[in-house]
Formats: sequence, structure tokens, C-alpha cells
Amino acid sequence: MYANILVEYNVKTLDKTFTYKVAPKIKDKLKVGMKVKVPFGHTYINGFVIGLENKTEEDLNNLKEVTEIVDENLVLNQELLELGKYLKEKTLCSLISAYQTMLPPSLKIKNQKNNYELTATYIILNEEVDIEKYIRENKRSVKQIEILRNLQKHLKILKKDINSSSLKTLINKNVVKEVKEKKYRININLQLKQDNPLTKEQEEVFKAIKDNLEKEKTFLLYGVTGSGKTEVYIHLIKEVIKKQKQALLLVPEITLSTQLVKRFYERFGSKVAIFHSALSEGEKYDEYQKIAKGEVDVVVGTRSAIFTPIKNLGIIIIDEEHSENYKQEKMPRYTTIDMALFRSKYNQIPLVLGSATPSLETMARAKKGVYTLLTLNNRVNNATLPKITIVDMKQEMKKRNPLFSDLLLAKINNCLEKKEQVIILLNRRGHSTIITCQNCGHTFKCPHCDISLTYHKSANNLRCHYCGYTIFKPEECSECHEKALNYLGTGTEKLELELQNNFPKANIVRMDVDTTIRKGSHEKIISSFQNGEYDILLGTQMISKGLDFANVTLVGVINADLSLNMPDFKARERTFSLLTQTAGRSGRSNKKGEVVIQTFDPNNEIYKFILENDYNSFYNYEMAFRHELDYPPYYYLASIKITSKDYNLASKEANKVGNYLLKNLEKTTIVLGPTTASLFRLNGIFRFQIIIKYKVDNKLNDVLRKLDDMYIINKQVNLEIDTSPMTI
DNA sequence: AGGGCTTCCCGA
DNA sequence: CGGGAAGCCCTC
Repeated sequence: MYANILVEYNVKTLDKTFTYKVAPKIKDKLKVGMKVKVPFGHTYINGFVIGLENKTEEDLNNLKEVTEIVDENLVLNQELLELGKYLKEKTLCSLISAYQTMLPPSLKIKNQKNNYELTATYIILNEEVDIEKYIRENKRSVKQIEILRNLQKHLKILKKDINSSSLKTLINKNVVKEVKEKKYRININLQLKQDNPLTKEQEEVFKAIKDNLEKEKTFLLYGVTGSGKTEVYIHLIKEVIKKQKQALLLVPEITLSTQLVKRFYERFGSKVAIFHSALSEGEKYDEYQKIAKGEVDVVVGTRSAIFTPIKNLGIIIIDEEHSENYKQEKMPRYTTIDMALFRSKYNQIPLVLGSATPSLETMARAKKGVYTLLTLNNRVNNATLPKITIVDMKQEMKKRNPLFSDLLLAKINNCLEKKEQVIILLNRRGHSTIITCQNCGHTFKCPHCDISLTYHKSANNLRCHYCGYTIFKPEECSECHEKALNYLGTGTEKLELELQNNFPKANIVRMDVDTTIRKGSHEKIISSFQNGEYDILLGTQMISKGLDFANVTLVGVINADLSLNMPDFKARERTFSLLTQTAGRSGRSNKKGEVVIQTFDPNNEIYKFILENDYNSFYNYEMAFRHELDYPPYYYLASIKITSKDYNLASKEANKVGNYLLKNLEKTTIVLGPTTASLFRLNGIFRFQIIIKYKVDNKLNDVLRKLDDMYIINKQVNLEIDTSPMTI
């Protein structure tokens, strides 16, 4: 028997399989998907078995042998092996890096550590000892007797709960025994809750999907914010479980979905595994084991969870499908929906994409009939959508209100008086975003990137938000040495101070990257806001998603133009989504909600659609632009970044790449560039960019792969190819 | 990746 | 001539 082995080195030249003879002693055990150790060159390395065959050709006789299995568990099952090939195909990465991406750290190929299992030590009585006799004989050992009586009652007790010298004596005399039991790090057992009955509208959507549980079919569940998509998911998952199958629910970011996760624990008990990158290695190991062994019915996780080895997958649900978190921005640059479509097909099961603001690509597919469109138009509990007001900040500036309009202040005040809560969004962190010298006009910029530094007041420093470059807050201008520095631009940190000045009695909590670096700080802020410890929650876009607070009746958006003015084809879509989602945090229960959006560009059409919560009109409006400019969904995109520390080299090679593409791609394909990338200099590296727009191009994949091969050996110039860019 | 083998350049 | 850096090639 021979084994085809994929070897651990992540190098292009080794992106192929090697054939080994299988040693007789492991012949019966060895299976496709196992991790093995093989002789390679002058050393031994790890590899995955990705094929076994029985050929007996003579020329195979002088092969080396696989003699050792490193991990007997099927590290990669058949589905994952296939999925890895697909991931490689889609993103042009090597097969080994595809598998490496799919596996948790504990199973990664080079990992030699295998003691992830956590055990708890319990104490039990030794059945062979007559306990009553022992107690009679040791009447004076009060402590020991207490332990024994307790054990008679509870049968087994955690060792750490009774650790004492008396216990040691009992162990030494062999009266009691220690037993080790496997223990999971995450072990949540909440009080189970009843299912909520579905509304008529929810019921229809539910039925439409339920009737297709055995089919490869993709649904777009378009439901306004607060329309109860989660409840539909839960009911669907219960159906799947009835069929002895498991469900996968993906969310954009788990730390922002604590409320959803809790709800799942309440409905499915301990039959839930969670999986996301913020787990520790040990936690990932445990959750992965639960999934692989089929101990759970539901997996809730972020994009990496799409690769979990759910054995009998019955449905995949991607909540907030428009979220850009579903795109991995480092190699391999995959989109989760692609991977989900593969698994949906492989298992012949439905994929449900849920959103209040679907991406245009998804909606376009739904309108074309590629996906099935299902709609939830109404909020549950008869809650109505909030009333939205657009405030023209140009007028407010005349009144010297640079940050807060009179209207927003009045509404906040009103809200606070009624003991209701407020959410304020400003999508920019730090205190001041521009520091200039009033004397010479110098602006503080990052020396490595093409961007100005942001002042952080609490840390008293200036920081680059891209590469992390940090300097102490300067007292004088670094150019002319005058003490004439001016701090312009407002981030969440300054906003918090200003807000506190306006409302001295209000309890304000700020949530942005700076206040949530510690593990668990998200949850803490969210739960304390939920408990009413704070009146105002202020933050960046991380407060816009998924949060559900019954007492929030006002949402304020400070500078809506920030995301709108980004030079990107998705800027409008992103803004529409951000503002609609944020607005959706208001008035989710029986209290009527309001939203105030402050902008310097109130006549921008997009606000009309936001005001009326009119996704469809926005869709039509934006699609016209996309059509006009040959953007998705009318064209597919691919992007190539050509980067180098050497400006001239980068520029020269970028032109070469451009010419190569023009010469080798289909004539109908549009090649734009090279141009300088949106962040021209990042971390001291110059970046050029080429955009490819195509409808059908059968040559594209090969051409991109060839280019990649050409530059993989170039140490000075680097190519970054993205076959599904979210931004250009 | 990592190690061996070849080539090429240079000089006390 | 010898040694060391640099480039090239191979690994079942």
C-alpha cells in the first residue's frame, strides 16, 4: 500500500504530494486524513495523508516508508479534505496552507504538543474498604470522618474543594481514591427556556426553509432590524436536530454576539459549541473535540467555524451576511459564503443568509433567482421602526455647535429625564485625529505610513492606527519648535469628555478598540449597560451590530459622513448598512425609538433611503451606479497589490504585471492600473494596485497563479492577490 | 524550509 | 589555490 502525503512546509515548490510506502505495522490503522511523520531529505517531518492506493508498480519500490502516525484521529475528514482543495482553488493559496487555516492550533501540522486535555481530579470512596469500620476505628479524626460522610452523600467530590492534610491521610491509607475525569474548559449550563411562538410572518419564512432541509438551496432571509430572525434560526435548528443532524450558525464577531450566544445556551443547553479566534488554544481544542465527536447539536462561531468538522451537517446559517468580517483579509483571502456554498452542496443542505441590509451581491443573486428571497417586513412585539431625523451640521456650525446639534442635545436630555438609554455612534477612535502646528502648518504624520497620527488623551500619546507607531504627546512642533500645536478632529475619546460636560450627571460608557483590549471587556460593558448602570453608550461601529437593549430609545450618529466619503465603491453600501443597523438599536421593545443622524451632506440621496428605511430603493439607486461603473454585482473583481520597500522597483514591477495581465487575460476583461493603493505607504512599504474587472474569464485563475509563481522567488517585490476584494 | 552541491569571485 | 558567499536544486 502506498500513501500520498502532503508535507508540512508551506512553500510553493512543495505544494504537491509525495508517495511513500506504508510500513506493514501501521497498514491497518492508517487512514486518509491522518497526521503522520515521514523521512524527508535528511530529516523527519510531518505530513497529512491525503490519499491511499494499492498500486504495485515496480518503479515505486525504492520509496521511503511511512512508519509513524502522529495523530490517529482523523485530523481531516473527507469533506474537509475536499473543502481544502476548494479553498486553494478559490484563493490561489497552497494546499498545505489551506489545511493549516482550516485546523485549530492543536491540530496544525507542526504542532507536537498534545496535552491539551484538561482533567479534573475527583475523590471517591474505595469500595473495597469498610468505611463504617474505619470510622469506628478512627473516632478522633473528626476531619476525616467529615470527608467520608460527605463522600457517602455525594459519591464524588472535586479534590480541590476538600484539599487538606486529612484528605492526604485518607488517600495514603487507601480509604479513598483519586480519579481523573476529562473536563471541558467551557461548560455552560443555563436554565433552559421555552421556545417563543413564531409570528405569522416568521412562520411562513420558517416553513419555506423547513420544507427544503434535504436540499442544496440558498435562502436570503431579508428581515428588518428587530424582526426576529434569530427566533426563526432557532426553530429551524430544532427541526434539523429532530433529523439527528447538526447546525452551524455563523455570526460576524462573537464578542458582539454575547446576547445571541446566551440565547442559544438557554435554548439548546450544553449542546452548543462556540468557536472563534478569541478562544484560547485549549478552549478551541475542547470545542473542536465536542464538535468532532458529535457531542453538540449547534455550533455558533465566527468565520473560522465554517471549517469545523461537523459530522452530519444539516443547515448553515450566516447571520448578518453583509458583514465584512466574513472575508478573511490575510492569506488565504477567502469569503465565508463561498465556503458555505461548498458545504451546502457537499451535504445537500440549505444555506440561509440573514440580514436587514443584504450586500448588493447577495440581493442581486436573490432577485435573479439564484437564491430564494424570503422577507420579514415587521418587527416583533408590534415594535415600530424608529423615527429618524437628519440634522444639517452646516447650519449647526453657524450656531457654533461643531459636535452636538441642539436637537440631539435636547433629545438626549429628554431621554435621560425619562430614565431611558442612549447610544451614540462616532466611527473614529482617539481624542483628536489631526495635530497641526499653527505656526508653520506642520501636521504630525506616521513616518512609516501615509496617514496622520491620532492623539490619545488617556494614554497621552500620538498613534498611527494602521501600524501602531506611537510617540509621546509632543509639547512643541517637531519642525519649527513653537509651542503652537492645535488638536483638530474628534474621536470617541474627546466626544466622551464633551458629552460628560453637557450631561454632568449622566453615566457614560465608551466602547471602542481602546476600551476593549482585555478579554471579556466587551461583555462587561454590554452587560453593565444592559443592567442600567449607564445612561449613555458611546462607541465606534462595534456598537452598531446585533445589540438588543429594550430601554434604548435614542440613537445619535455624530458624523455620518466619515464612512460615506471613503474613496471606495462600497462606501455608500457600507454607510447605508451602518446607519440602518445602528438605527435599528433604538426602540426595539414597546417604547418608541428615535434616531438623530448628523451630517454635513444632508442632501446626499442616501439619507432619503435611510430615513424611510427603504432598502429596496437604495438597492435600485446603488445598482445603477454599479452598473454605470462596471462594479459588482455586474462585474467580478480581483485585485493585485505590488509592494516593495523600494519605490522604483515597486513601480516598475507593477507596470510589468499590468502589461502581463493585458496580454494574457480575455479581451473582455478590464485591467485598471497600476495605480497607487489607497494607503500608498504602509509600514514603510510602497504599495501599487491593479484592479481586474471581469464577467467571465477562464484564463484568470491560471494567469494569476502564474504571476504568483513568478514573484514568489522575488525577495524584493511582493504580490498580494485577492480574488474577492471587499475594497479597492 | 533546509541542506547540500556548484559556481564564481577574490586575494597575501 | 582555497575559502566563503551566492545561487540552484532536491526532497517520495
